[in-house]
Amino acid sequence: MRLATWNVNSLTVRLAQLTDWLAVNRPDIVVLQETKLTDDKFPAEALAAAGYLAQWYGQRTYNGVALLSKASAQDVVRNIPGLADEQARVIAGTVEGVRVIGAYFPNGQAPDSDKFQYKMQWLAALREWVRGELARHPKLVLMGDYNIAPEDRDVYDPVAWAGQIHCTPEERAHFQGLCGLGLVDAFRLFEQPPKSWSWWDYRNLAFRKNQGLRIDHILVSEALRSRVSACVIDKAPRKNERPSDHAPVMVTLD
DNA sequence: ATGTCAGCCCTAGGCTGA
Repeated sequence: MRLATWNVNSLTVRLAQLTDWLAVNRPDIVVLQETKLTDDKFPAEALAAAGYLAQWYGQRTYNGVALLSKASAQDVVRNIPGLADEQARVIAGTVEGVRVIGAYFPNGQAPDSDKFQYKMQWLAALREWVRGELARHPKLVLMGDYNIAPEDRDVYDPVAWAGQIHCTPEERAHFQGLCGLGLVDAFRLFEQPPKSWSWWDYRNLAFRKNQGLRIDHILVSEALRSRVSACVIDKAPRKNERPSDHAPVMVTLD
């Protein structure tokens, strides 16, 4: 079983790139972030033609998430239960016995901003909800755009980024807190090329210079850990003419 | 090194967010 996450930065703009990527990689389950679509505009027919069922939760202009799967998803949840949140950031479902949570974590803008406070509150609520989800569903995958670079080796210039958004000790502590629930970063189960990033700023020729961050992650539960046989970042779509700023990340479970 | 992109807004460039 292959599962992937991709921040597409507008599903309207990226739909053809997505269906091309699905045709080549044939993942069983995909979560998308930043669809930036209201629910009435979700391209369910085009994705069905590509062989995928979909669940979605969108809003206009910002945010928006989706869960694509070849097999149907059960017990679908939108956003974090009990958290009053205007922003569409989470979609979860159970597919072939695996609980899949797709999330678009808040960006946080800057450590001294209101948006950072929202990010902290959202992360705290996510952790408590995921704790319960793990108790109910031992086979669980939490994946998406975390907007957190967990370690300095996930940052192209850790000195320049020290204390900056995505790299603060508070954000990294939340990432470790999720791991502490019994989740593991699938990417780090394997030897990986140095300077592996999942996001490159559109500005400053960042992709050409490979100046990026690894902020898109797939965390798997202990019950799935022994089944993980690969985890890769696919840079190919970032080389498209009009790419998303993020690359997809994909994990293989035997 | 401040060299981008997407969506929004009473259509056209300036804004917000990333």
